[in-house]
Amino acid sequence: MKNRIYCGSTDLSQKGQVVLLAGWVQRVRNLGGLVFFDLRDHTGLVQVTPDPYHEDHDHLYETAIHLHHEDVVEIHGLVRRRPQGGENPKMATGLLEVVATRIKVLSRATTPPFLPEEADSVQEELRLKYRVLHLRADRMQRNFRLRHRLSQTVRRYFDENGFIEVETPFLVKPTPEGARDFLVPSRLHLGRAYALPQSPQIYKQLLMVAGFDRYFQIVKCFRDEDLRADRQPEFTQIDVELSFTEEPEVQEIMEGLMARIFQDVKGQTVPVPFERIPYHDAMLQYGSDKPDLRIPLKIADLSGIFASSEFRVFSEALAGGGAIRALNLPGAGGYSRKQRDDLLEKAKSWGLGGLVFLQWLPAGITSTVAKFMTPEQMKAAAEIVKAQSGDLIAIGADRNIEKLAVGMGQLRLWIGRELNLIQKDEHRLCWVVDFPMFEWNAEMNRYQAAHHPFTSPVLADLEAYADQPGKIRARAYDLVLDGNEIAGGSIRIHDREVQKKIFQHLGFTPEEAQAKFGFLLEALELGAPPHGGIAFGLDRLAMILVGADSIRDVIAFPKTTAALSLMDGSPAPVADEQWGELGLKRLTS
RNA sequence: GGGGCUGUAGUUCAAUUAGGUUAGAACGCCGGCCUGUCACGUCGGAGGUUGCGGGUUCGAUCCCCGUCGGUCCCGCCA
Repeated sequence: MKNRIYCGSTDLSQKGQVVLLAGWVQRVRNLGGLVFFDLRDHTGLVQVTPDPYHEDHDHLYETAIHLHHEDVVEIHGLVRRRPQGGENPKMATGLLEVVATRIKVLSRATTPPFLPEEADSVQEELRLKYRVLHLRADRMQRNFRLRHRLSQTVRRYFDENGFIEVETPFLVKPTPEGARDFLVPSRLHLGRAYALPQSPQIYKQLLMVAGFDRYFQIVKCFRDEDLRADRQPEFTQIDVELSFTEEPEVQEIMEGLMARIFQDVKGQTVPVPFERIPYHDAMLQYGSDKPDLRIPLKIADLSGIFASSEFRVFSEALAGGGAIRALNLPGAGGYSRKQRDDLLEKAKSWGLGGLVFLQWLPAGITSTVAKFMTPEQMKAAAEIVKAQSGDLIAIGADRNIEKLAVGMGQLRLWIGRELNLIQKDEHRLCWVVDFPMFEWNAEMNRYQAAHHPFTSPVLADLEAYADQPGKIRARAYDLVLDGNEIAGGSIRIHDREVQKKIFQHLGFTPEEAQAKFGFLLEALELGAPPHGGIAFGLDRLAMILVGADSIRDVIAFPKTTAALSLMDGSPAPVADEQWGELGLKRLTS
């Protein structure tokens, strides 16, 4: 529509001018003989009223009073300053109004199940069914416009740094490792299937071998796993790979990207470089491999202080090879018995056996288990968790170190929320490095790649711990923003011999490896440059940047936690005929 | 696969310690009145298979079982 201006861009500088507007009717106020309505587009609202002196006023008035919520209209009118006393300071365009000389209804709306401006208080089920109405809401419009800016910033940044965007296939070879694949049965080759890619991992490595040197792609990925607030079966990655590189270069480029993103999208300056935290330190101090550094608390180890404790919970934890760890709750010294009991219940749900509390009251440090502790021990504990008068110290103990770490990590997050220790609009980034290469999978009775099987191990570790794979470190790194893993990457294996050893540790025979990943292995023998890269979860990043609680708020047409699309009804039943064409037969439902 | 929360008018919610007349309110919707409203006001009206199925009971929105949907978490997500 030529010469159309946006509702939110109307301005007193246009006073006296005739403008053309188009949008949705938000609200009609019919005073009888006088009628106002608010016209909305994605930029905002402006008040419109029919021109009382227009030759066709009666008709204009009739049209206006019969407008409904969400009707789509086109308005010709004169911008004018509102009469004295008629201004609305709550409205961005509240000083002016548009006196309509023409109101054209472009499309009538039936009564909507909910109004866009109220969508945030409506059940998710309805919002997903009538997604267009929710997306019309101001907050969602802003979310998607921010996401757009984010994508553009990413493209610009990588382009400026010599990266090129190359598309990789969506119909790929199914991979046995990792997440469950979405399968696409082949019609031309019955009994065979493509998979939708979990990520373009192998393909981007092939691009490195192909000499593309610096690659990136903003690309959909698919994983058939259960959903979460921050997980959808289809999601978008910013996928990046570089040749002739090592960790510091990859990390530096990504730090530059994050700084640019925060500058462009939020107008915030992010200090670089980011802290590098070894995996084991992260687990010890934060109880997580994705620490939220906005919470100014670290988990302290009290095993030394209570090494000779006669308190059974402590002595048994230590005797069993475990540990005693503690967190300070600033200002919570006055917690009532009930508050402490409630916290204890939560601790159990986090996998902790329990918690022991030390209360630092004005009179001194006390505890319900004080008889098992010396005053010196309590004082030392308080010191090591950096407690002061008025604080509460929560101590956990377990013979299982991992369980204890994770439980204390949950406690730390809870404290951060409960005691409001996180500043609004504060963001903290860090790298977590030195991940273990392998994780033991008890179910399958073998080691699994913690990152993926093409991640380079620390070569010295590979030699030194040939018989203790659990100790081998990976050259992998995760980028963590406010307690969310927003990117993960690694330096890859470019040497076929190293790759063979890794497959051995994973329990693959050479034949299996060849069958699964032969095309990559062969390419690696055709002259593979050292290379490495990273992949960002774009949706998750967008979610954090817009301050949303769910990834659904930055995905236009998301699925429910049952992986259904309530809007279009997918997945949908398929006729037997169509299954048959794929060589498939329906068994149930 | 497991656990928590949840489903009542178009929407958001209510419905009295173990259940009891005609399931209420606000917003929205329909109609009347109203010339400066902006959450317009005001008067009136319509609108309900209490998600669905079963059970207990003289009687179920309420209790029990099952089921479907939504949501959050654990497992899972190389």
